Amino acid sequence: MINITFPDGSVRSYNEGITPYEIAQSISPRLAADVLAASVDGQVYDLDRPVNKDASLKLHKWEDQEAKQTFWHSSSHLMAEALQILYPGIKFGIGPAIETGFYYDVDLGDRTLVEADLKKIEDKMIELAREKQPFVRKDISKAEAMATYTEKGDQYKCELINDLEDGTITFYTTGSFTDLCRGPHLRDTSVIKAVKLTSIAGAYWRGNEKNKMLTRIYGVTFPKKSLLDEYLAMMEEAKKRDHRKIGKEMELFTFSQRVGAGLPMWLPKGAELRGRLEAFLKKVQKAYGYLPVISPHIGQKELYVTSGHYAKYGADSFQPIHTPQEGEEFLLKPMNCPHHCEIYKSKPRSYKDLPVRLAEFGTVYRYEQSGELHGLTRVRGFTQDDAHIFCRPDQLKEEFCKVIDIVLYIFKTLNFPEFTAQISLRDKVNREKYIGTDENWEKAENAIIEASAEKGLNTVVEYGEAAFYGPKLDFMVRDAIGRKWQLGTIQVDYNLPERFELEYIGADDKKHRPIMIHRAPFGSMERFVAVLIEHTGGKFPLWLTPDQVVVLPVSEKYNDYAKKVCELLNNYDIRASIDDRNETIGKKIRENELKRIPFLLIVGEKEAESNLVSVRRQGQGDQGQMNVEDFVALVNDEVKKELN
RNA sequence: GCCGAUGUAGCUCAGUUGGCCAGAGCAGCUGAUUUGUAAUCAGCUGGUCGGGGGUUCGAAUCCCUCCAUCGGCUCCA
Repeated sequence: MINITFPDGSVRSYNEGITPYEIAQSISPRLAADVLAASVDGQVYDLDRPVNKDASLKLHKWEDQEAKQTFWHSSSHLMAEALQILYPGIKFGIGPAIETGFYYDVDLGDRTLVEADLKKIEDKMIELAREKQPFVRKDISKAEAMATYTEKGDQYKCELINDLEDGTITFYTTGSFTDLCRGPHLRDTSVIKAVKLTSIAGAYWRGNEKNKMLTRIYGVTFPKKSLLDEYLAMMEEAKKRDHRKIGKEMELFTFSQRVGAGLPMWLPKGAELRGRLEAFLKKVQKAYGYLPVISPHIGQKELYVTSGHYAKYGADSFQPIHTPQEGEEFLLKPMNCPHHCEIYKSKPRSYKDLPVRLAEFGTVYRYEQSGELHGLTRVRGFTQDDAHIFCRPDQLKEEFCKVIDIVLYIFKTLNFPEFTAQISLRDKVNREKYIGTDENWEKAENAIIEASAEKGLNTVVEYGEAAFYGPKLDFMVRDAIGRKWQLGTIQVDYNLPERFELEYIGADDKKHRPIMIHRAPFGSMERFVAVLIEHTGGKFPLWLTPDQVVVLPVSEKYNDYAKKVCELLNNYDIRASIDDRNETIGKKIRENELKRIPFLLIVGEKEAESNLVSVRRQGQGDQGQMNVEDFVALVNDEVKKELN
């Protein structure tokens, strides 16, 4: 007998070799019907895989991420089986579950797959799922596994097997399809009730652009048709919040083919909004002792040779600008740090002067591959809310913590409750791509880890994600459809101070080297605004939104009064305009609601007579009448509360 | 850059297998209407069908090429 411990702490005894499914049945048939996977001592198991020793057990239903992952992984096998039937001779790469759904990378040989083919594959999957094919696990020797795929001529699987250790290899078979796979899987295919193949894309084998590009088919499946419908509806809703769409509707920014891809232009309303964000941050930074600087948009090539950026990125950047004068070469600045280093060097610095915090909204230009450009989130010209802090080693942690405070304050004020703090460290093995000494790297990495812990940040550590010159702490936020974007970033740098030979005179009257912190709480104005748009759906906080109030005269007879109200509001620095078009009040209300304007003031005979306005709040309907002064106070209070 | 898709008026979209002067709604303009909390009515203007090249008696429609956009991949100082 073995003892199985359940999540609530209770223990039951079973015969050795019992399966999680049988255990579920012993509890209730209903549970057995709903359960999709199980965790045995923390490891996710097939429901039919025997348990041979005392263990803790958690049964996973659809609600658990473990169940979804198992479900989607099994779905990718089901799709592979369908593909193998529809396209004989097809070769398989890898087919994992992803955050939402799954994909499979396949080599179709000379065939190409188009979106229209997806329906056919979906139908086949449903047909196969209904056959209730069991997923059968089998341990297999490395030699045998290799032989199987060599015979099939599947070089991708051979490559994968080559990297695996003998004795740990398993195959899973569903119907006519057998796959090299660690598992776990569903008991059988019958629970897969709804299938949607979402897209076809190219993907390099093993993620290396030198390798062959395989065809990746993305899909998602559900145990109920209604869940698929909900998912599709949710995706539709998310698309409505796309910042590219809202940015166009609200006239915040635009692109022009003639100007060039990835080069956004801020329209008046967008420029004003961005200006308010900048003013907001400038005020915060002033309180934290930052000093504003301004540097040019180009710099001599030599500047970037010194910084090391030229060696690292020169070939993949916008190429040097050549002047009529022989031999002069300038680069569009891809970052502000080298300029700021030179500003630091412009005079001798004492230990008493540190930390020096130089801040600039610096516009930089980076050559991004054309296929990578994406709205305002990935562009070729953008403005960083950049600053560089030069400090003594003993000040590093405190400075780092203060920067975290700024980032958290901004996120709080702008209502970004869901972000992840990611600590990006060096790759554990390939270290030749990083510049600087091991010792400095370790110091910097530890400083970040300690400061994050001290600030109580909930962090994830990613190896290999560090910049080439130093580790970083990034604040990641998701867009409307769940893609992750890096916004704020804080980076410790021991390297540039070395390269630029930055110094300060210490209390000991000797020269010392400062440490540099790069930081940008927004990341870039472009990306920040993009993500802000998607989070708010364009309904920005009142202090930030382009138009706060619109005055709607009921008919042209009241235009004069509306104008008076509007001017009064403008005098109080409230952004108000009039919609005095010759349209019905109903139409004007509808259109201004759709323009996401927070307050609509309706004025007609009643209001004009007694100096009142009828207030209508965006999305909340008529709020009744009040006098204009009270309305001003209402707006100002709300703005104050938002910025507290 | 790579794989796949898309590109018709300012915006959202129709345009059957190549064939009458390329259509609609919204926006814009003109006029009527003077409106009380999510769409008043009528008329008009507006398009080298992304650019270039080709096939054809004839191209928005077929082919080539370039550009841009979308979804991924790789990349992201």
